[in-house]
Amino acid sequence: MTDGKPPFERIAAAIRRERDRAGLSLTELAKRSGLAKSTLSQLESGTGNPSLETLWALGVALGVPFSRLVDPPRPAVRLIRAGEGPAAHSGQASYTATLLASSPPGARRDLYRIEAQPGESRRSEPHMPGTVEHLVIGAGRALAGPVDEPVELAPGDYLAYPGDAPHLFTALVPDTTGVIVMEHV
Amino acid sequence: MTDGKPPFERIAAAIRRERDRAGLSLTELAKRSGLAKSTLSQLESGTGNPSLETLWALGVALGVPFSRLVDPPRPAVRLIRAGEGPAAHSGQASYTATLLASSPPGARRDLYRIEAQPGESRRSEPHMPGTVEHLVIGAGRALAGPVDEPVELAPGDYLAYPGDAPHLFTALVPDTTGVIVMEHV
DNA sequence: TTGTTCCGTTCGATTTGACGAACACCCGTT
DNA sequence: AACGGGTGTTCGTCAAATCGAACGGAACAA
Repeated sequence: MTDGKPPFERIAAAIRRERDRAGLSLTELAKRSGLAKSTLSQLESGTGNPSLETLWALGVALGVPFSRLVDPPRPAVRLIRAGEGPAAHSGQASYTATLLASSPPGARRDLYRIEAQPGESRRSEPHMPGTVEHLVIGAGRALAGPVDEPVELAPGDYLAYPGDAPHLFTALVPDTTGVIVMEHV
Repeated sequence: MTDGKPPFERIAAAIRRERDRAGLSLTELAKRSGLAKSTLSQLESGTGNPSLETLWALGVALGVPFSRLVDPPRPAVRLIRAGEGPAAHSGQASYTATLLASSPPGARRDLYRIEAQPGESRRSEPHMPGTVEHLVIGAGRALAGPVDEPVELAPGDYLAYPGDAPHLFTALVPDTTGVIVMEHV
């Protein structure tokens, strides 16, 4: 949905980048991967529509997790001070979620900072199927997790639960904070 | 390196899973994706070596980020109390990193809880290329980031920086805690 | 110079993935 | 029963991805 058409150019660039990062020549990479030099040459020139088998062999030969060949490049250093950043105050309760990081194109994992006060609990309806949330409590105490199986958490506690099922977050003491990693996978 | 040979079976399963998650028939998916029914049938039966173009078209038609088709399945609810879990005490300084979550096979994003005391700083040599670390301070104060561009952080602060370049973490006050998301991408 | 050995590219032959029609099957209706 | 509409499968054809060899160029030694 966020995708247009196959990222041939990006893959081409990625292959070349990874190849000379590993200090390999076309000939050598061809030998290691079991592919033909010509195939690699064409791929690096953006001409070609590699098969899964070909791409996988490349990933193995280059020692990269494969998605590295198709996914977009990386960011740099970014700092968000406490209180800054896009804060999403929940309509319910005293609950603030600040979006710290999101994977831009296909959105794969978002990072939130949570600040909540005791009171009514925040219930979240299911997100994208396959979503998993990871929660780490920084301060205070909270009751969180799936609505039918919530867990009381203290500072330092870690809880992972499906994000594609109803779940809640309730602060039990004032100024309860935490970090949520939401992976849309 | 963590890879063996192309995950045809996994992709086959993923396609079928995503397809009836979306409530689509083979015929309908064929229409939307612009692919032939026969092609899809063969892919779902594990017979086939799809081209990048084909895989991409599938990802678009199914509305999934593409890596979802090649990557492994999902976990459930998991709880790690403070103090539990596989703790990796750093040889240097008073620094404890507890691994909370890791994506098993292709490893893509790891979640750590950090506990550190003031003293010598912990320097990390570069990890896998393309790695990015996200750091959120829970309590205390710390100096962290790339060695040539460290930042002083207070509770609630968030910092992202390349993990494939030398970086450090120094607690400035006792019992400094934080959460690190390490994405190997 | 000549010979050697790499590099990456180009080209023809062959393998093979994608297509589309025909197929067998199941189900609800007439 | 026979139908029409839906499912997913199988098979022959064609375009294209992969291969392997030959190519031109650069670097270096004898």
